[in-house]
Formats: sequence, C-alpha cells, structure tokens
Amino acid sequence: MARRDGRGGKGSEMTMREVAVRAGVALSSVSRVLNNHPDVSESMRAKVLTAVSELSYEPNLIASSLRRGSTMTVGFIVADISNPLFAEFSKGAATELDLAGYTMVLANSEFKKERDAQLARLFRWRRVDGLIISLADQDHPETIAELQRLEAPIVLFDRDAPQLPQASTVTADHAGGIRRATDHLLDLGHRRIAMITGPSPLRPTQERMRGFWEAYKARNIGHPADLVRLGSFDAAFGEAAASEFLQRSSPPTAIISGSNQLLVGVLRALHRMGLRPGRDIALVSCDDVPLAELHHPPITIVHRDTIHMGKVAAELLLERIRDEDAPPRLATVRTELLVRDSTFPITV
Amino acid sequence: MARRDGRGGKGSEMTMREVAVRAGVALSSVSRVLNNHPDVSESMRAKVLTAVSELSYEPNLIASSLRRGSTMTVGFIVADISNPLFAEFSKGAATELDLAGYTMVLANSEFKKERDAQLARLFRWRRVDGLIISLADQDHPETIAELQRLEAPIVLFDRDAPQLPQASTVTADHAGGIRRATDHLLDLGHRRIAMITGPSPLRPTQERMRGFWEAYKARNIGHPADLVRLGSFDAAFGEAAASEFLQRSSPPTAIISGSNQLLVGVLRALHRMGLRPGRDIALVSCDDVPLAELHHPPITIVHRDTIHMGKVAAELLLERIRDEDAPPRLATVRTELLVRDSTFPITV
DNA sequence: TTGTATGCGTTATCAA
DNA sequence: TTGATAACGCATACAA
Repeated sequence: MARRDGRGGKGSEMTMREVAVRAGVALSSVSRVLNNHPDVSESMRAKVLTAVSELSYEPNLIASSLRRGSTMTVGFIVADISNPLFAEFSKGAATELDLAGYTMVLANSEFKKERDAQLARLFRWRRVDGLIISLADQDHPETIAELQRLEAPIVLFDRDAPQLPQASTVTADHAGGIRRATDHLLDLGHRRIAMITGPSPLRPTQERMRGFWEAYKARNIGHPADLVRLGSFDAAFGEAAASEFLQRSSPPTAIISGSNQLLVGVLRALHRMGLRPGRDIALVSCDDVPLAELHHPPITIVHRDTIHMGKVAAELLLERIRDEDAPPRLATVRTELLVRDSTFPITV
Repeated sequence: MARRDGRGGKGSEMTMREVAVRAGVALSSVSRVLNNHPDVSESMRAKVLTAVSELSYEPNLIASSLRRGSTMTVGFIVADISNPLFAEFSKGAATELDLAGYTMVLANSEFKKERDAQLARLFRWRRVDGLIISLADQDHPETIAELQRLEAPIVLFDRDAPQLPQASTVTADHAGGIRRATDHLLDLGHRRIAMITGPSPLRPTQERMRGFWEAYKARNIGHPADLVRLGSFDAAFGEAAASEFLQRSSPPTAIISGSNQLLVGVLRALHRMGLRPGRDIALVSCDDVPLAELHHPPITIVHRDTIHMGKVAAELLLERIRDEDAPPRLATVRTELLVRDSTFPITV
C-alpha cells in the first residue's frame, strides 16, 4: 500500500501497527503495554516488548499529544534569556518541570509587548499545557486578551495583572528588600539617596518605591525630590541616569540600582567620572551576580534566590495543570540584604 | 454526537470542520484558504475568513504537525542555560529560528552525559525538526548512538564528534585567540604562564592548548611544565587550580582562564590571597562578561560574539532542514583579544 | 476552483 | 484480558 500523499521520512520509522503485526497482537494491546495499563498479562507484555525492541520502535509524541489532548510542554516567554536573572529563573523552572515530565518551550520577547501577544497566541496554537511569562508590559491590552483566551494555566513572573485573575504569580519581597537597603543607608547617615529602577507600571518598581518611601516615612525624614529615575532595566538607562545625578550641583551620596543590568550602567558612569563606590559614593544594587561579588569593592546587594523562584513558578503551574479547580496563588520569595563594602558611613 | 471518550477541554475549541459548516463550504477548502493555497477564489477566501473570525477559530498545530510530518520546533540541549555563554548563544539561535517560524525547545543537561542521551531521545520522540547540542562529553557512546538515530539535522556547539559526520558544527577560533593572548603575555616578558581550562577531551580545550603551545614553540621557548590545569569549566575548579598555582615556591606570573566561570573562581582565589591582577599577576580570561569589563582593573579577554554564534548555528541548521542533501558544514567564528589593564609588563 | 475521502500514529471505548 | 474500531484535527490526492 503506497503512500497516497507526499509525506514520509526516511521510512525507518516504526509505528505501533507494525509492532502489533510483528508481535501477532492487536494494535490496542501494544498501546496498553506501552502505557502500563493494569490489565495486561505477563505473556502479552513480553511479546510486545520483544517486538518493540526488535523493531526499535519509538513512540510518536505528536500523535500521542493529539489524541490525549495534552502536549506535556510548558511555554516560557521572557524578555531576554541572556539576562542572568531570567536565565537562572528559567533553569529553576525547567529543572522542576523536567522532573514532572514536561519540556520547556522558550521564546524571547525582546521587551516588545507586541511580541508577548504574538508568542502567547503561538503557544496557544501549539497547545502548551501551561505558560510562564514575564510580561514586557503588564497592561498591554492585546497581550492580556491573548492570555485570557488561553485555557491552560498561567504563571506570571514578577508581574501584577488584575485583569488575569486566573493566573498564579511568583514574585519577590522587593518592598522589604529595598526597605532594608534604604534603612541601612539611612543608618549610615545618607539622606540624599537616589533610586534608579525599571518602568514605573511594573510590579518590582512599584514595590521597590513602596519600600523606599516607607523607610523615609518611618523616620519622618522628607525624601529629597527628583532623586528617583524610573524607566527601564537596561545598562544604557542606568548609565544615563547615574551620569545625570552625579553632574548635579548637589549630587546624591548614595545610589540604589534596580537590576544587574542597571548596575552595569551605573558602574560605567562611575568609572568614567573617576568615582569609586564605597569611597566616593555608596551603592546598592538588586540581584547578586559575579560582578557584584567580585567588584572592587564588592557591591551591597538586595538578593533573591532566582533559581528557587523558577522552581516555585513550576510548582504553581503544575499544581494547576494537575487540578484545574485549584485556585490561583501568589507566592512571594524572601529577599535578603547582603551588606558589602560599597556602602559606608557618610563622613561629611 | 457526544464524545465517545474522555477527551475534550472546556469545549470552546473550534475546528476546521465547524468553520466549514459555518461557511457552507468543504473542510478542505478551509484548509486551503488558511494555508494560502494558490487555487482559491476571492469569494471562497472571504466566506472562510468571515467564518474563521466569527467563530474565533484557532489552528491546532499539533494536528497540523502530525499530518505534515514536521513540528516546526528545534531542540536545544545545553549544559547550563544560566551560564551567560550558553544563554547568549541560545538567544542568538532562538531569534534566528523564530524568524523562520521555528520555536526552540530547551533542556539543561546539567553537565551530565546521561542526561544528554536521555534528552536526545526525548527530542527524537517529540519529532523536533532539528537539534542544537553542546555535548557534556563529546565521546559518550550512548549519546552518540542516540544522536545517530536522529533523522533530523544536528548542529554541534563547540564540539568535535567524528562519529557524527552528518552533524554541522559551529565553533570559535580558540587556537588563534589563545595564541594571540599568549603572544601578548610573552611580549610583555612573561614566561611562567599558567593555563586553567575545561575538560581535556573537549574541542575548546584542545584548540586552546594548541594555540598555547604554538606561541611558545614559535619563539623556541620551553614552556614550564606543570603549569597547565585541565578539568572543568566551573568556578570551584578555577579557584582550586589558581590557589594551588599561587602557593608554589615559584608561582606563575600570568594566568589564562578558559571561561567566565573559571574567571570567577580565579578572582576569588586572588582576592582571598590579597593579590591584584594587573599588579601582582597578569590575567587573561575567555569570553567577555560585565565582570571582566568592570573589574578593577578591567580584565584582558579573548572575545567571541556568542550571540552571533547562536545565529550561525541556527543558519547551519535551517540550511539542512530546508535541503536534506546539503552537506554538513563547519563554521568557525573569529576571536579577538581585548587588551585591558589586567595584563602588564613583567618588572623583575 | 471546489468537494470527497483518506490517513498521519495514537488512545480510548466498547464488545467479546 | 484482548481485539476491533472510532475518533483527535488537519492536509492532501483525486475526482468532479
């Protein structure tokens, strides 16, 4: 019986049908053996498994997915996988998903909200069983709409999206972390503390500013106006913001940077101007990276365990994949202030 | 007509059949319209597209994959996605694949060769259209066997595998890079140059050692024995190797480190012993990262464009996906010595 | 240009 | 416990 259409590979691919013929049993029996169905005799199991190995049969997971209605894949949409923050998060998630038999499907949005929407649609069409996403823009209506149409469970990474009440969320205690960092700087006598962090509408930014203001308010200290720069998480923004701050007539005595990329920019600005953190200006950044640990002097950091966050995201997702009635949950991982030599008492 | 089996989601998923009914046309016509088949009248196209949008029809890519025999997915097996080297490479590849309509499926081998084999098999079962892999162990027979059984094209990242003649390879000019780095150090008067890099059987290690010896040989200088440490690419190994070197009675005057992770270890060792690169010892590392640029002093680096390497890997793969008769190719991207302040003339 | 019919490889139902 | 058979949703050969 020749192929009626253009399909077909090198022809070496065995199917269950051929295994069944070889073993002299029914197709359905092969399926039962391979899926460990309880009702199979030992002799049947033996016959089938011999045929399987004789023919080097390999299951076709695409056919299986179509029939079962589940692909055992989880989509992961991230702004930029080359950012260590996302890379570690994805590793934590992938490892955990893997343990449960799920494979991660990855796509970079490149910080473009339209890409988020596109990719969400693509993954829906690919019938992923779940989706983890770090939205480029948590209010983008198109993306929200695409996500709302998704029947599979969703986990948001560090984002607030009230329009997606069905989504679980994993975030970090940014407010607490920045509160401790700010208190630490205030304890050291700093008053003119500059804050450089990401886009204003994003959860991490909102939470950080909350912690920041709280620290000032708790001491009844008026915070100096115009020492806050919210914009984006990249190095160029960090460099520009830091440069601008440092050229003022009364510059800040301390800077808090909101990401590892911003830190790169801030350090570039400092180096360029011949300023040394820990001596000429106090510096705190968010998320520990080798650069922070091994800088001279080492940089004080608001730390969170990003690999763990990935693991938690996977857990939240699996929970809802396994039980579609499970309510969405919000998981907040703790942050920790790693005090290093870039913060020092003000000496004026 | 009720479902005969347990399948089915929330029921809101439309199929081509329902679109066909709604539009009052045949199922095959719907397919033709959606696949931009040339032989479709304007009226047909209009009818179908209206029905599609009225019903919010969404294609099922799993069914499509089964029927077409192609999944439009590419597997990517990497030791550790949280390593910036691999993360940037994967980004370059994913971006390029995306342009061609392919989606990347990611898995971490965690440097375990058994995982490589497992994952290769899983991706074969998932019917990926291509595979990019950075082998943990380029001689592991089980993994080689699994890869040989794969009908889809393969691209190796920075590995030699003579047993996989059908695979394309993307690598970097490690030999040239290290040759230039070594020449640079020799020019500066260094003679006792230590080399710390990855597992001996791996291509990058082999190539680097080749460039290293070449530099010595070209000047008829005997290289000091016992100043080479080949083992693994992680920070712990780098720290141990550097510590050992520096505790000797006649320590090296320069160190070459073979990866960003090794650099972290080497710097930890130096910092711990109170030694400053660029003053107490010369230091060169491989692959530029923020830590190298912003270290005090900045670290001299053998640079390669890893995002570009990912792009090239994707191109090599797509070439062979599109034309299965295309011969496998070897692409070597250039390396470049970025001279910074961690290398200095020996003053003895 | 359009419609009819078949099969991709699997799982699940039903009857034996 | 096993076998026959019908979908899963789609793309294509073939007939009209």
